[in-house]
Amino acid sequence: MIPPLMNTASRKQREIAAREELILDCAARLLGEVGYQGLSMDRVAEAVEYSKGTIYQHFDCKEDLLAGLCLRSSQDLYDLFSRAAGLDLSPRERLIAIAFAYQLFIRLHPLEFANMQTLKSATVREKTSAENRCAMQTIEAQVMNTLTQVVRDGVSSGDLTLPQGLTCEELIFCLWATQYGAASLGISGIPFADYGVPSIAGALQKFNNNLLDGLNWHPVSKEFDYAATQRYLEQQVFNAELRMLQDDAETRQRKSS
Amino acid sequence: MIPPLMNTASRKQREIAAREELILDCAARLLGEVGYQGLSMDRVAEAVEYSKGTIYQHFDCKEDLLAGLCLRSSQDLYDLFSRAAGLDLSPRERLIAIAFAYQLFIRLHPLEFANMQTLKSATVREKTSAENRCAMQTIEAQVMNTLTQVVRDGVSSGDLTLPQGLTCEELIFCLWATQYGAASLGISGIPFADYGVPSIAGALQKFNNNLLDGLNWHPVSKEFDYAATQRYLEQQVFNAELRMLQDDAETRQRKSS
DNA sequence: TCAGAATTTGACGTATTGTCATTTTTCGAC
DNA sequence: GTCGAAAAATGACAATACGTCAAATTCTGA
Repeated sequence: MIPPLMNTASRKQREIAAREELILDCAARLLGEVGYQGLSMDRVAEAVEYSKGTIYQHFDCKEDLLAGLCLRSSQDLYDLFSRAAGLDLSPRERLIAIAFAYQLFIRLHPLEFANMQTLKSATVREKTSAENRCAMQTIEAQVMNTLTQVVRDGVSSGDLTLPQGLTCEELIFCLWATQYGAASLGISGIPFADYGVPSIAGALQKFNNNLLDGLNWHPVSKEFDYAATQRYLEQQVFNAELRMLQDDAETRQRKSS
Repeated sequence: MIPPLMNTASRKQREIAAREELILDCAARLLGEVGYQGLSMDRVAEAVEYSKGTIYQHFDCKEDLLAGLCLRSSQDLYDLFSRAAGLDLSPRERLIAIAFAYQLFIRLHPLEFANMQTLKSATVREKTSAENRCAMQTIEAQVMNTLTQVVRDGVSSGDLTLPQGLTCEELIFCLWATQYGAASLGISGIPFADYGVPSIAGALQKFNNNLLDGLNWHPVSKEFDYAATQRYLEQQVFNAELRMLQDDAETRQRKSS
């Protein structure tokens, strides 16, 4: 039998973990309701119905709490990436699936994405706990690894021959940068729709296809119907997420009317 | 003769404009010294040797002051872009020059770039004055226009045939996103050097070249020595800026030792 | 039931933003 | 040069938020 000491200890641990989740849940909800400026530790304490001191036992400072949110979001993102990378498709299709998952995540969790951006700024980052930073790095390494593997698969299957001098990692970095940059610019307030870019996701899709064709990553789009891949992703793989997106949009519309 | 009333009025205006510059200068310096967190309006007031109330006559709130900094940086960036776009080179070379200028700017003014990112977050942006927002939009439109024009030149000169469905604006947006995203990821603290990307600028150069070759933008790199273009940019066009960068690095090294 | 440990609490010290009544300076007319 | 009004500068003050810590409360094992 498990000794009673250990039993209570583990119960305590579970309670603490549960409350940490509760705090993060409330913080996430508040972030949506009152925005980044309006989010205060007092408000969080009130929302979770614990005192501020208790919150501070879980998180060293406000930045650390935000970093906790960021960490959870990153984990969610990684899970989406993993699903995309693990699909039974050609490497090039899987890369497209990952890009799709990324843009989907950003549309599903715009606040978290904005939060992640703020959190990554140097001044905030250096105030977060070493624990959080470490966990974050682990996820980042996993993401980088998952992404790079898809390109490696493309190379080893013979679908892709990397141009002289360009490594897998560099290619992935630049692809990542494109997706990330596009999303960042998308929420930056610059009215790109007025400047001839009606749909960022659409522009990215076309760009990616042309880029991969340009690298001669087989099957190239003349030989394969990548629009069908998009449909497959939308209607089968990420159908649930897209539905949530629609529901959210409807709820918001109903609220505002 | 100019009537005395107008004389004093314009002098006042000049004084006010000069002090606004002074405030921005001090704020920029403080931002470098004490960081974003440590920057307070009291400190700025102390640095410019005026009272806080006077600062608030120039800027509605702290965010507005930061937006002022952001605006100045954007103007500097636009000036660099204009220089690059106005060079007597082929369209493809000019595009490379612009990308070079962008990465150069970010290395020259990392704090301003980080600041610009923070400022673009929705919560901060909506607190800035309408005046600042409008000025910002003007610059953004100018940048977009300058960039798009280079692609249009490529098309009209026959060097580039856009693939079916992809517009100039969408292509520029994606290129911009790549540069912006790469810079953002670069300052995000993710140790890409450990993940096989030793030099972000280097990765971008190779990526851009391959991308433009893939789009069959003439002259393609087999027909033209783009490394020579890079050298030309480094040694002739942006030599002064690169020197400043080196000087900065030396100063920093001397400080820390 | 109880003593001691662990946990929770919220009032408090410090810092920061933004305001506004008061003081100081400037300006033009006489 | 002097005066009164207008413009500008000042800094004390209210409001708010972060993070701390001594006191209060709860829990635990005997």
